Amino acid sequence: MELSERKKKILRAVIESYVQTAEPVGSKAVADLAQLNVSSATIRNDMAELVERGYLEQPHTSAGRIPSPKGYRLYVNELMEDYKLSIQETQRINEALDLKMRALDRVIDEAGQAVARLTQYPAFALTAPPERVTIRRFDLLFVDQNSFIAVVMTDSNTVRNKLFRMEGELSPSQLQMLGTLLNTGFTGLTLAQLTPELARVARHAETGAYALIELVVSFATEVLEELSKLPVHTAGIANLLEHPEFQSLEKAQPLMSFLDHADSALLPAKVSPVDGSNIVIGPENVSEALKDSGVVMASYDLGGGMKGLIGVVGPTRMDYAKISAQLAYVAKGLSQIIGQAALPADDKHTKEGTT
Amino acid sequence: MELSERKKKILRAVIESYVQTAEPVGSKAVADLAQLNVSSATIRNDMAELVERGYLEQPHTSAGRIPSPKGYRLYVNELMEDYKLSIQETQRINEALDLKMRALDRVIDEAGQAVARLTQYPAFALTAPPERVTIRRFDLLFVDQNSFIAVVMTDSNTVRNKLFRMEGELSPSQLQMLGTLLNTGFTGLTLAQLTPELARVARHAETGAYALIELVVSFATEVLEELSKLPVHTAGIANLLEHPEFQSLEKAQPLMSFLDHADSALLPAKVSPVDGSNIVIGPENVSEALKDSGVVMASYDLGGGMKGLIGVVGPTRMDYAKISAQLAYVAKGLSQIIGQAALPADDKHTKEGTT
DNA sequence: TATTAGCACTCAGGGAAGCGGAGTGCTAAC
DNA sequence: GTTAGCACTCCGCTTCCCTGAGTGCTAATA
Repeated sequence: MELSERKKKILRAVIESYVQTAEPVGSKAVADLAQLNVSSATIRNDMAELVERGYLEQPHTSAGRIPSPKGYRLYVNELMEDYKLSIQETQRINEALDLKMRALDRVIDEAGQAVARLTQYPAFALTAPPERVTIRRFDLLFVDQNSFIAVVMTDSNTVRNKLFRMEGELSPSQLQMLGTLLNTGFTGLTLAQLTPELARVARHAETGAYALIELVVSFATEVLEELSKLPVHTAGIANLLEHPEFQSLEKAQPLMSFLDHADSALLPAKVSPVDGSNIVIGPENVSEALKDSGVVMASYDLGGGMKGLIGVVGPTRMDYAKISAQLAYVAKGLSQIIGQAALPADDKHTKEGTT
Repeated sequence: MELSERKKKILRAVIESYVQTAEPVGSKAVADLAQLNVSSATIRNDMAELVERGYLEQPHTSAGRIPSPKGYRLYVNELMEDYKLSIQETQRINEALDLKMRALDRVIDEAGQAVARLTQYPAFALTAPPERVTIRRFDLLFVDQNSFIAVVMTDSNTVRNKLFRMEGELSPSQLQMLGTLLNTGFTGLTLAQLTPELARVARHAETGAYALIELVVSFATEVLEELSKLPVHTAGIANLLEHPEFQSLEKAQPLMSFLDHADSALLPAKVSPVDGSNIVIGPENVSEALKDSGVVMASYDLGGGMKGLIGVVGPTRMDYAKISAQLAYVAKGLSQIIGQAALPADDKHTKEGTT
């Protein structure tokens, strides 16, 4: 059965007050807030029913009510009004996102930091796992007889390079040959295919060249491995301590450790990266450490159909409306920054270069 | 006046007990521990003098004594015995350091994480600020008519690349010309010189080429900026909460925030990166947030005469002997990993490539 | 002079008790 | 269906007391 309009208003008032104050909300307070023109007694009756149906909870007899995860869920799905970002907020976000066009890792890292500052919650950011990335091409740059740089480009447009130093000598023309070999033999292969192919080639190639091929292909393997590992950037972990629910160490500690080690890909595996802003409340989280937390995420575009995820973690008591709005805005900005190629003769970039 | 032998033994006993237990140490306990064959009353007298001379402190009348920063300093300088790493410890470190030859950033990041796990304290790691790095060379790789990759190599052997997409078209030969222009005009310049040079060139070059030059030089600027910014990697911040002195939130919070924002180069500017293992105790720290903390650091070799720093932060009560030993070992390992070039036909690397 | 034993004193920390207040549930009236 | 009134509950805070570890001091001893 649907909740009556009044009960919804009460639920909403409870949630919005609780989100602000972190204190259980009493019937009197709701009466004042919700503008319902009914007495606190009436509201008491309704609140009793909301408890019964699982939308609210009482920490103990005769404290006020606090929202249950189910209550938050209803609020998020139906009751919450879209939060309108203030001009200051959009400005602050824009400033924070006015990142130089750095390596992708850096951009994402800084975006996470910006979000942490903005929301006062710990933030995480990650790039989606590109399962089937392949090497698109190799470039070998001659440095001197004893060293060269290998540049590897994947079909997800990631470019990585590495300086190799050797004991033997190598001429530019030899290097060029090597490049041709690599580009004909080892492009278009996924991580899983790369090593077998290397073994296959080992049988035909001459020993000297093979050692070099192996070096560069190993590097390519590392690049693909790195991409499939999707490091989770976290920022602002200490922000957790600002919030009253984490005043008690026992509550804060597990979550902080969890965030500290979030690299282990736990986070992304468990939350479903659905398009747009995305809210996971308390027990909806699969990960044990997040059972009492809320997670708000937004996905952004990495180009080539790939998605990244940026979000914050906090207590279930969060201003979901505001945070989703902020995240959505950041994600949009990120998509643009990443998608936007460096255009020549673009004034903005000219300026950026000199800062 | 020098401390008597017995007083030193007492000081040492107090420190080593306090480091273990985090509880003030009483005269009786010292009598048991320090094997001095004198009664607790004698020790009480000596301890009273140690307090008077600033080596010990009393939290209040009639609690035991705890070491003061001055006491720790004496301990670190004279009393502490070299900690011998156990075989397990060296093994664990070796495993943790058995990093693939990744980008430098990654290596350092992972080393920091390893140290955090190992010591149970938050760790930081950074590369020393290379003040006078210049661009050594540019390479431009043709991708297609609308995009190319710029590879920039600095004289500190850092190599960075970036993919540029443009709206106008560009032929390989044009790209080659552009590369020559860049290599003749913009190599050997420091960050400070790069922008003026760009302005100078602007007057002579034709507009079309200039836009491209500017793009790539801006990128080079960013690379040098990035290098001069020396990001501080932190890991294991939540480890702080494991230690009793940070059970009270008020103590933990400022330090955690400090570590969270350590990127701001605060840490490295304030602590003097002297060679070898390095201990800074409590008020010796210049940064306010570290006034009650101990910092243990070790520097490692980045090659080319440059140094990096890796260390941990904790309460003043730390097992300095053990931690310096661990850090020194890690730093040594790091130097080797970084210094060691990828040698062809080296069995070890062959194996690594296939894992 | 250095060391020891003995003893009164101090103080942090923890538990018990008491209280005030916010908020409830229930009943009876509207 | 709504409201007013009232007794009741229970958390959180403060206060008080007690205990025990460890001290400082004094007087005796080597």
